[in-house]
Amino acid sequence: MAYTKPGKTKNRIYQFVRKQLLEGHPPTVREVQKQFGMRAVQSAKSHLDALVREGRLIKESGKARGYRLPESVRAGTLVPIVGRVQAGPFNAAIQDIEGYIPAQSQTGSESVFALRIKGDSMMDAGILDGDVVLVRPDHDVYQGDIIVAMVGEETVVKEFRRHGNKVQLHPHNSNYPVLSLEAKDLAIVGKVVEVRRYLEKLNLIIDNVDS
Amino acid sequence: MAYTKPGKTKNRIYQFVRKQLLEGHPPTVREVQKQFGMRAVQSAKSHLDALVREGRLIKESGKARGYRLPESVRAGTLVPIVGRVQAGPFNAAIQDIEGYIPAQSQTGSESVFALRIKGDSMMDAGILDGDVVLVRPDHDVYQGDIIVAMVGEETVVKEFRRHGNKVQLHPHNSNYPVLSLEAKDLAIVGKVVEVRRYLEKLNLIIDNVDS
DNA sequence: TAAAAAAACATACATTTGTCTGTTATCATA
DNA sequence: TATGATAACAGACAAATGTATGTTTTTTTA
Repeated sequence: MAYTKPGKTKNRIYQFVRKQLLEGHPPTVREVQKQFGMRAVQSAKSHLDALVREGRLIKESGKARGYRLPESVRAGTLVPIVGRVQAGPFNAAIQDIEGYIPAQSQTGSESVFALRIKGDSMMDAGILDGDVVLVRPDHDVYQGDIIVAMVGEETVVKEFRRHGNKVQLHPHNSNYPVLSLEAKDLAIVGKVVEVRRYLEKLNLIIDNVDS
Repeated sequence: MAYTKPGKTKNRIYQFVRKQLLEGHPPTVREVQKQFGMRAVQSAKSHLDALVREGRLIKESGKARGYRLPESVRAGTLVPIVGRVQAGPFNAAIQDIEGYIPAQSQTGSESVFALRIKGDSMMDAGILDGDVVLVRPDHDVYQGDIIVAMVGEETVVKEFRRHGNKVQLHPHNSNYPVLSLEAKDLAIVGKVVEVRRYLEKLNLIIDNVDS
């Protein structure tokens, strides 16, 4: 391979490795070598070593195809879509998993899940019947957040407001009433961080556990 | 490892391999072996071979960590968010990439992209200012589809209808007029297949091309 | 221009990993 | 209980892969 300016080939290698990793295909040193038409393994190796030193890549030493991306640039994880939420003593239990969808991996909370919306009570906020909302479980929510909560046996998605020592759950649809509750009468599941609407049939990723 | 009922260990192995692959960590035969406390490599190998025969896994023969998931159960790919679409002679050119978001890998069309919505002309369809829509490039669209089209220099997102030899672009907001155009006066970019709204700051995946 | 740094090359070796052949144990079913 | 299918084990070898050492060429910079 022809000589290039310092950093040039290294960056091109980074782009290549990153793309491969995001597609789930960790490359070998020799695959990188061939990709760039190098005649020595070490040519690729030393660039990769440099990328690891700079923190742009991570290496699982010794293992084949051991290059990884640092947390910050990872692609998404898969989160389950549930139809129903069971509020437990600590955190919401996941039940009735409909399938999995890809979502950004949130730093910290690994337990983001998705909930399919039933009804049109949040219509004016652009959340329609059949939409899917991504929920970050969290008991601390703020004025104006759209949250998921359990009221009795029912799962509700509403805007959260606190007035004195009452909690108000505001629908975004003038046909529905505002719920005003004592804090003890509801269990906050978490905050809605994303809304999705699938306009074409979704090919869900299913866990076929038939063991 | 203790003997198990036919199929049991095989399914558990499938679950394990699948999980590893979705996380971007293709396992080796020996990693599977250790995971299940087997004393022979072949124990793991033959289960993996069986899974490949059944089409539940794919093997890139000879290569290390060569197990893959079939297309149908893959996790998402990353698609670019663009602010603007440039209609070209063949397909839309991608420009001004804001970042990347994970999306289901669509069979066939690899070129799904995302577009950030400006304005509230589709408000009544639950598509708000700032929302992101995923677009599958396609010139063939049907009555009622929500589409992306170029009208002159402007990118519009509207409901598509055909009346005689006129194309009508319907906004979903009574404050906006219906556009009625000759087919030659617009270029159809594709169909909106998904709508997303991020209620928390999104950690975009950026391509840092500094070459 | 000279020295230092980076890039590329050549070769070799150790480890990891895939794959093969054959045997023994357990399970399913007639 | 007999029989075929599946599961698990044992040992070995070849290929893929990671890693090391040293040299040559080009680029950068003082």
